[in-house]
Amino acid sequence: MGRIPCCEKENVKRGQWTPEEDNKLASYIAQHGTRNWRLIPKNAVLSQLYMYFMFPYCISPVEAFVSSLDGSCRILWSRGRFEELVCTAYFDRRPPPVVPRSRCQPPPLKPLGATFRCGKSCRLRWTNYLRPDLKHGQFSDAEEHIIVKFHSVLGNRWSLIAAQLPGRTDNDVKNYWNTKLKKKLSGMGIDPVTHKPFSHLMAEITTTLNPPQVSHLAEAALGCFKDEMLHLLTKKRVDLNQINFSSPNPNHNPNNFNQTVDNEAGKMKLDNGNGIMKLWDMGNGFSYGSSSSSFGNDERNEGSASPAVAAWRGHGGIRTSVAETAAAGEEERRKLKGEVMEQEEIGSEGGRGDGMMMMMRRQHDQHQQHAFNVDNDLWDLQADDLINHMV
DNA sequence: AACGGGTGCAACCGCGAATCC
DNA sequence: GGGATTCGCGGTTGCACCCGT
Repeated sequence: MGRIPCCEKENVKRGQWTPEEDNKLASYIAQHGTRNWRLIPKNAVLSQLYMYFMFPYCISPVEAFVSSLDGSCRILWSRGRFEELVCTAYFDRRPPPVVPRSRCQPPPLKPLGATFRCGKSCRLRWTNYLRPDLKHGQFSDAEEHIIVKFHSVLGNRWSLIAAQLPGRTDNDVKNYWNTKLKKKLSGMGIDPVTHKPFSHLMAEITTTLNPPQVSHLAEAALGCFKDEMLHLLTKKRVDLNQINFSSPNPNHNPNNFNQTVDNEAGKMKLDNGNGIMKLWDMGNGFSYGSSSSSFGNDERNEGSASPAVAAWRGHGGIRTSVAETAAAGEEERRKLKGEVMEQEEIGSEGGRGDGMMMMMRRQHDQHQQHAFNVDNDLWDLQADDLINHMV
């Protein structure tokens, strides 16, 4: 049995939200909180049907407006036509009793089709746009780096990543990743899926497979990045062969490499309370360093923007096929998930309760509690009732 | 000026998990 | 306990805007 929709499809208003709708939704939530999204569109008076309920004798919105001598109504005009009558007089109390159908006049204007926003739409609008604690505008470099770092560990778990960025929503992060960061990494020669350099993957593939197999593997492992892979395979094969594998540059030893990265100017450091996570070159794009942090180990972070480093590591013995790499990544994520859960269980008892995840989660919970503590007295009008006694 | 392709972002959809009754 | 309902998440779509031709 399929799940019933949250609202009737044909009566739901879609598309861009108007400033007026935003105002109504925001003011309603400020007053009543977000306890029940399904009730919000009705109670936020997002439908002109309420006019017929509150002013059943009026045959036009203008008449209803005139009748509301207390100023409880106002009429909204848009593009020269009546859009909606907003009534506020009965907002916080029960509506007036329903008058007998025989005494009601038919509506003077045809309803403008869909007039309700569905509760889900309200929730999305609120969480992704209207929430007062949201940060709008460009992502900073620091935010960008956090996204990349956490994506390398968490994958497409946008809500978890967004939790590291106060004021950003999962939708923001997802959009930013899909439109900017993915291309940026790809342009830098880094596979956005595995967070490894294409050159590294190329080295693995060329070492382990015959040429006829390369195309298939690239397609399976890299999906839309197949073209880039094939491009690299044809362009870089000679370069790889020219590398002197027998005496790798000491600076490219994984440990030395970390040291080098760490000492360079302009590097960003993040302290997660469990050691330093040193990451990206602020000036020339990303570089990846291995780390002893809870989110990093040598396997995951062995990627480097330098083909030489990748090739040298490849020479040390290709331990992983692409499939194994993916499996390792999944294992990594499982470990991290377990770690996060562990931190949550530790709670206030100490341990690593100062982790970023922990703090963010706690703040989130506090916010939620506050939002749901508002004492509401909602009146839930049924649209069907309104229509029935009107027609 | 008109057109078309690319881009960015808001909004929607469908599913699974959580909660309610 | 189980069905009904709500919520949250990730993937996808639609559309406005920009820019080059």
